[in-house]
Amino acid sequence: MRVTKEQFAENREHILVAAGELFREKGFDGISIAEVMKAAGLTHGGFYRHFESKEDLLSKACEAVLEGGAQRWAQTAQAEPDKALDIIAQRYLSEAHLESPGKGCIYATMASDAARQSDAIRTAFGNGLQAMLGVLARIVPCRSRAARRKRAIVTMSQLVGAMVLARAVNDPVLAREILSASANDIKTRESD
Amino acid sequence: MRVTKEQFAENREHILVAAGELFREKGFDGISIAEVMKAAGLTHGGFYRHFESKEDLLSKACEAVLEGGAQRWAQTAQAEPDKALDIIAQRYLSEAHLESPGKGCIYATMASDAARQSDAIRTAFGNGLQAMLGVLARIVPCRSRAARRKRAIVTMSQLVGAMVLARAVNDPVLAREILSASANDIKTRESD
DNA sequence: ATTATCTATAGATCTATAGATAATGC
DNA sequence: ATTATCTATAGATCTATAGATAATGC
Repeated sequence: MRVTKEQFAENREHILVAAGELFREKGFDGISIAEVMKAAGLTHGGFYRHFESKEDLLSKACEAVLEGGAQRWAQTAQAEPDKALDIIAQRYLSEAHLESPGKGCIYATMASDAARQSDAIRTAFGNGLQAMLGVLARIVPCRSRAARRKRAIVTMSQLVGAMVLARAVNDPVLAREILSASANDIKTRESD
Repeated sequence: MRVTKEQFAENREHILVAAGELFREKGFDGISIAEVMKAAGLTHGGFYRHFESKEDLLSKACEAVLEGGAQRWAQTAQAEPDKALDIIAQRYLSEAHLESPGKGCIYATMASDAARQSDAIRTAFGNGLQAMLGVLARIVPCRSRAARRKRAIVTMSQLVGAMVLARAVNDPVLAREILSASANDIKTRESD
């Protein structure tokens, strides 16, 4: 039953990926360790060789997701410096993102969970947010450093708020209206 | 042990108020029926004379909170038509609101919970949101009907997103920066 | 020998219900 | 007689752990 070091590391990675997706889909309390382990192809009891507790898993899974999110934005910003803001906003506010919370932005799915969690998790959310704001500040159409920082914060709030609201309502017409109004606003808003 | 009709109605109201506050603070899974009933000054077992299930309570509590929120905005809009947007934004993005999620906007605390709940609850969130967007559309500085609707959606997203992000991070400086950047943006943004 | 995984379960907690109690309201 | 509340608990679920198993890696 014992596995190689490499397999052990791979299993840990599978647990983290499964947890990252399931926590975003169902929330911290909406998913059990047994379900995460099953999704990772392992049994419940083996969990504690990998993580200290469920909260430890949440913390590590959030860190991994947060890192991935900021990196993806940074890549887009580097590859397409001029169109980056439009690309990011359109992708963020897409119907595909609306319908796949498990693979989407962790702030839109778990920020209100995070507010109730430990300092370690909230620190990770803070650091991740700073990284994403750093990317946005570079691609936002404002002149001064202060204006770019401010616009980055406003844009990030708008993206997260729009997705959170669109997902909370049952009416697909309203959901799409929220997403397109926000995307259009970010696209057409003048520099500052 | 039986109480009067009036006391029964009052008890139901106490349960709803306690639930509305506790669900916003701790999330749907973060609070038990026993805890809600204790906060309402009653025992656990009596709950089921008032509500069918925990989910039924969530639904009714959300509806009550949603109604209260829209009404409060409508009052402000009527009392101070010109300064209403500034007043609402400043109040929404205040430190007092940041620190009392249990008494605050339900979209900032429970929208990601709502996304995982029943159609009935998501319909209530949709109706409540339409009501609040209706108020915002009347007080937002835009000319055409379409522009006012769009700005209302963008403003609401910005408010909710800013509060959600500010609460998710552990760094009070960053939290305050998010709130003040958004408040300033709403206050100074030109008409459309 | 060590250790990653498995099966099994202890202990805690939570929803929902059963049955008793006692006050209301016809 | 009805019924709102209370005490008590059944049944389900979940976290964390114990002990067995079997393969790795020194």
